[in-house]
Amino acid sequence: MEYAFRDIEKKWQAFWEKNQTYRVENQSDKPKYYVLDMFPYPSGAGLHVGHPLGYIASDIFSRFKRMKGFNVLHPMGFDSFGLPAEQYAIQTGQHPAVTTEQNISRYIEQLKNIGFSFDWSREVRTSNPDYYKWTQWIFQELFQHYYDKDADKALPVSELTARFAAAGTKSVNAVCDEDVPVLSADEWNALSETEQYAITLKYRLTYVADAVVNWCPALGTVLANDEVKDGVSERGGYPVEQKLMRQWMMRITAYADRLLNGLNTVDWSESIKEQQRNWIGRSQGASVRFPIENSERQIEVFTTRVDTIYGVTFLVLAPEHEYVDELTTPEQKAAVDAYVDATKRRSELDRMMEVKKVSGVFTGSYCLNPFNGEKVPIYLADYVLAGYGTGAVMAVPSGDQRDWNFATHFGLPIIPILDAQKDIAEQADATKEGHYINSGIINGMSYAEAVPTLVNWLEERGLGKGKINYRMRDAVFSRQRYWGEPVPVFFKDGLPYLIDEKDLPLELPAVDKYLPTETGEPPLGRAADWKYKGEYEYELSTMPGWAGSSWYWFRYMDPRNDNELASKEAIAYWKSIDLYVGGNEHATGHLLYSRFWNKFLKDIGIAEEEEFAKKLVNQGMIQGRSNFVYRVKDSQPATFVSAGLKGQYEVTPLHVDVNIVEQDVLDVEKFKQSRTDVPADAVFILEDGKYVCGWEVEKMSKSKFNVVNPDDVVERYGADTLRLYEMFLGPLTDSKPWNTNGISGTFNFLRKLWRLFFDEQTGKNVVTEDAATPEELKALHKAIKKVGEDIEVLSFNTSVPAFMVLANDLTSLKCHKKAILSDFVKILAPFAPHIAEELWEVLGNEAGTVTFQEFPVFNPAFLVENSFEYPIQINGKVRATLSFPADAQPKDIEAEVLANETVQKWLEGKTPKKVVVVPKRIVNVVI
RNA sequence: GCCCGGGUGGUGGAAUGGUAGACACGAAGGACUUAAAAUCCUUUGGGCAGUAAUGUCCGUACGGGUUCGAGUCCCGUCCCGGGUACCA
Repeated sequence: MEYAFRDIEKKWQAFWEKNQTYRVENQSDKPKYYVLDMFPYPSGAGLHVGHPLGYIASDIFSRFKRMKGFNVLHPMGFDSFGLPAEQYAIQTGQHPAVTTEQNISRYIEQLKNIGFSFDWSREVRTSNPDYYKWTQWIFQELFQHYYDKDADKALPVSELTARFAAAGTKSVNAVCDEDVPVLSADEWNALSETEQYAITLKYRLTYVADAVVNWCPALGTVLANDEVKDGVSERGGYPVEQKLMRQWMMRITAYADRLLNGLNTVDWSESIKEQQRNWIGRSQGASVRFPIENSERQIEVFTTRVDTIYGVTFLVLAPEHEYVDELTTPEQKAAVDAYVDATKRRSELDRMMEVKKVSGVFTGSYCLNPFNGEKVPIYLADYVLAGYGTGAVMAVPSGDQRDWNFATHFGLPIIPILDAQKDIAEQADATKEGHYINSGIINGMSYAEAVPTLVNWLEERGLGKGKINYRMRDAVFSRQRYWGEPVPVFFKDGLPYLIDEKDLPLELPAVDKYLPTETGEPPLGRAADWKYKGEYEYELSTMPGWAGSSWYWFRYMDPRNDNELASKEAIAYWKSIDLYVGGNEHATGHLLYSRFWNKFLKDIGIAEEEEFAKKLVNQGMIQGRSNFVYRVKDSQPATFVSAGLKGQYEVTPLHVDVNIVEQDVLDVEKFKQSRTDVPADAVFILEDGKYVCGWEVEKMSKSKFNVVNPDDVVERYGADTLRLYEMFLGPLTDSKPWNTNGISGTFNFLRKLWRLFFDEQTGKNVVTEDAATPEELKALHKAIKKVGEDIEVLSFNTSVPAFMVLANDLTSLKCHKKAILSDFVKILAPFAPHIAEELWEVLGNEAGTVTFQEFPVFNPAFLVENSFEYPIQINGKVRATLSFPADAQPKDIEAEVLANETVQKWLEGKTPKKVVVVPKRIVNVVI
């Protein structure tokens, strides 16, 4: 009987579905474990072989944890709002819900084909109204909270207004807009309800603002910073321009410090944590106000090096700075106007390309150094960004290379400020070492002494203060799109109000077209008679892609709850994700927003833990491995030459579908049939009777003809082989090309395993009840140890060889003993669940129960060796091996080694300088 | 530029500071077969010497260093991949 993988896999997939094998309850005597994959966007192209990599890894881990006695939550769902469905809808007029539904069905079919142990009863889809009801609900909660800095958490707006009424706006230390009015309690209480409401809008965690956004005219939408790459949209590559628009914003900056500090508590890769730290971009420094000469006004700058203040020889403002007009003297007006104009016209791309070039213009005005009253010229330069800090910097050319370049270019003075600075004439020196010189009140001090001295001086005079700046901005939350969650807000007299909670979900209305309206409103503006309570305008933008994915792990805990996003009991039980697996392209998007929402949900008593995912693993990308044929240039009839001979011709390489190539050998007939551009009389120049293709590693994509569909692999080799092979390819976190060439190795292993149970000729079951020998137990327990340890650290690529070695060993030992094979099946079950269930049944066990067997326990007693083969090194090079009892004493070993013939030969009669004996490792004789 | 990864046979890769190349693919040779498939056996980093067993030298991007011993640790250089950028 052959290993009939197709029948076996179908049988067990049906069994699991019928018996609800992987259904999991929210209560159990067992400890819980939550393993989550980043859920996919169901694209029209279906899964390719790269997608399941992480799912296979997390599935193995889930199955392993089940066998280790955990109650494992391992769900799957779909991030089903998104642009491609909408673009398709624009082209075809088909409702995105319809295509999304079709795509999801296809995904589920493909996923079920691979034998994952998902609890499908918990599936969620972000585009379902019963799901996005809760996305909208969270939005409303954000709207009803503000961030209190003293409590260091979100508090209800009702608390804010109560405190305003009792003690005025100054009594609350909150994160808010820059332009909030300062009111006493009496002044506050004298305001109308609407006026008070308008003020609270400046405090809420989600708010409306006119924001400069990345407007993409081609897509008709606003893009997040991380959706824009090099000035064009990441999706589609369309031009993006800066535009001021009314947008919903998320006050994520309120959580900046918690987002930063939380990184120290999670087991995530250092690279992701570092990316998030950079994204948040916290810098500690001071703000300093420079009075403008002959003016009442001051220019505020932010600096991380307030200690260098006596080295300031000029100030630089962003060309967009609000004081530019005022500061420009008549003589400089023409030059300034020209510069500002040129800056406006330069695209971001130009600005990036000219990073090295110094440009700028003098305004004609001066300000005064607050410490010594020195006159400081004010320049404009486009290297200063309006959006960061205050849009103005104090320039210290002796300590900052960019300032040094600028000073040198414009002939401005460069003042040394530290005695440890060197070579100021050649370049800047940013050192903090040494003692200050030319520095007024801090002369002679060290860096550590100078900073507090200066900050105190500034604060006493109200000229500045210690300040922390963040690179991170509040997140734009509006999208001018159709296929997303409607924002549950209506407008009355120009002010936004929440719709009643009982009216949630606010469902997407029908529209005639999925395009902006003629007047430039988002597509929702097309909905007929779409008004709240029949009279109020709804918000017409929808939520961004990340809204639905920023809390979905909670919904899996209690996916059908109509009253809450998840019950308190469910959240108390599952708490947070123990292992989260996904691609690292989400490093600063999804993973940062999710942390933000989780922290907010913790503040309002829903989440149990500060961080939503304890451990995060980023699987590597599976790249494509493209194959090429080589067409001889200008050949008639068309001539293709095998890769090994292409050097003899002038050739054009052409991509060829990898699915008609095996071991880099082209199936010429299929090639002729599949390509209309290959004439029937095409000539193929072969080597050794074969047409060998060239290859290259590229992105996996249709256009490169290198996409491999997991369904095809499953059809040919089975899901278990696919699972093993994807793990066998290399470390989970590495990117690697998919190369089907090696897959027969894992397939052969499963067949070899099968032959331990069955005689393939006769089909007879050959399993015996004999007692295991020490040798067999040793082989088995080596594998148990290796596999158990490897899974814990997600080193799946090294467990597969352990299985192969065990199968090879047992084959050589002619071992068909149930006592050994039972445990083999169990340790293999997480990797290859179908064949494991089948063989488990063959061994006489109850059908479908291998899933819940205890993972075999490694017994070190079986691995004890009574002797050890010592490599004997002479000066670090192995010259012999000698066997010694395991408990041999080093001095005995040394004596015998020195007496050895080979060692004697190398000693040439000399006495060794040293003999190193490492028990059960090695012996090194140093001559 | 800066911050992370990484560079090991023809290929994917393995290796708590202790015999580099496990395991697998591919390749070559052989057995079985009328033949093929499947299976099994042998060889497979490179050079030199030897009929052979074997011996010997070189070898983990490159150059140094630490160590009895370095793919592994340290310093410097080069290359590849990812992230990020006039961030004050």
